[in-house]
Amino acid sequence: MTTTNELLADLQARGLISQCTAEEALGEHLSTGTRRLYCGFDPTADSLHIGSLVPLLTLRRFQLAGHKPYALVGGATGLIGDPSFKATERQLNTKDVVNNWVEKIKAQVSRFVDFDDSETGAEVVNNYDWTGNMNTIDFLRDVGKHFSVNAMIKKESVQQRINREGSGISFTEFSYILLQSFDFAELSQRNEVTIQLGGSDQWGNITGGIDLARRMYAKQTYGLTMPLVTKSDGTKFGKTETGTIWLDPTKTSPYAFYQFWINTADADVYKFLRYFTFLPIETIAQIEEDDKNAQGKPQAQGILAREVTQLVHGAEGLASAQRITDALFSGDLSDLSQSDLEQLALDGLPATRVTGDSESLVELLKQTELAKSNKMAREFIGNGAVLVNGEKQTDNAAEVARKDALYQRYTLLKRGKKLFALLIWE
RNA sequence: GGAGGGGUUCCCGAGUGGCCAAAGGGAGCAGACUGUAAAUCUGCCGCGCAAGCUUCGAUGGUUCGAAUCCGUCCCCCUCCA
Repeated sequence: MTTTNELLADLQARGLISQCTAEEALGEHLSTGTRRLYCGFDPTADSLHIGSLVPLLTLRRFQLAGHKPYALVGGATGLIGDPSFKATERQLNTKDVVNNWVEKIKAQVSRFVDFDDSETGAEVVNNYDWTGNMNTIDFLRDVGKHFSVNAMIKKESVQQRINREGSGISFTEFSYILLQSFDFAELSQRNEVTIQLGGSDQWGNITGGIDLARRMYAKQTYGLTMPLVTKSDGTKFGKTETGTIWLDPTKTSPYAFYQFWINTADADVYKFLRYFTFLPIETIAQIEEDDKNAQGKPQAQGILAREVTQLVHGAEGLASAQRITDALFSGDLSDLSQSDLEQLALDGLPATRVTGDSESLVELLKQTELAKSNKMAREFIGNGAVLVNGEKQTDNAAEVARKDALYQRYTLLKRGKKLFALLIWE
């Protein structure tokens, strides 16, 4: 792929382009004016997770390059459910639930783009606004007529649902592409949006919209997809033992978020720097070069964690994540003041309240979910995997007492290399 | 509708009356090594301190004793029509 457009060239260098329509024409289009583009986010939970980070940041890249981003929150499409590459039909959520999620996701999305009054100021739109009250007959006549079921059935994104026995596809989900296509057509007509971004699984939905915009309104539009983020070891990106990494700080603390990035494999970290940070591509290449030449611990994970945590949780979130990380991984617990400890709990270190004067270590490991059964707890203790206030504890019958707590109030439990829990004596 | 093959612990996959809480592999977890890596080696890997208890699609039987045998039911796959 060759392009003279600077933005496209950068995206390409970062590996952020999976597919795109009429690349030369798109480059020309972007080089000759402030363009409007959109990317949709369906409310499938009360928060986005890091899977949405690539599109979100790409919107911002376009904005920084002088274009106007529209973040679309799928108040309507979220009620239907995108079947693209999904193995099974999803459970429908109630309108109340989805509405509630729409509001939360609107707020989240808003943090990634700037909303000034300039030409490139971002906007958030909700597709429920133009589809919610549309009547069925109009929809079928005006939109449906432009779609060929023969073509829809052939789409790779629904193939496994069409073919596979035991998991069909409902008419509802099958119709999803019409709604998303209609979004693009409407945005092209109402707001002069000309480009749609999405993950590579959205290609079918995006090209559907391009066709519809042309047929309904004779609008020329473009589409661009980003690759799905994959990891070198083949496991799914964005999940840990503890679960999904959310963008909402009350669901995944900035500390846990920061730790997620710190733990990125060497084999993935430079790619992730290109995907998830705004560091210039040359800077990233330099980091990689430096790491290669220096032996020992690479700097890339730290840079990645700082950059992304800053982007998602701001300076304060980053500071709290680093505060906990420093306290837990580098130093000596005696460096921690009482207010530091208090802060750790507020900052998102898993904390458990305990009453009484003492409790067995086995029981506490279970309560803090550091061990999932007594048996496991004993095994961890026996293996020397458990530290109480920094001291290795190998006695299965050990008790943890309030009087030994830091400041008579806090006990820090560590299991394995990187799992911690704070006990707060009440 | 007819013929056959299956459903085993997170996954794959052995096991066809007691030696089976169930081989082997993978995943996961812990220890050593290290960089809060990778690779490697070691250990753990249903619950219980233990006696023991609960697992092999569901259910009801046979038996001193079943994941293994029999009945019924549910689900999946292949071939034929």
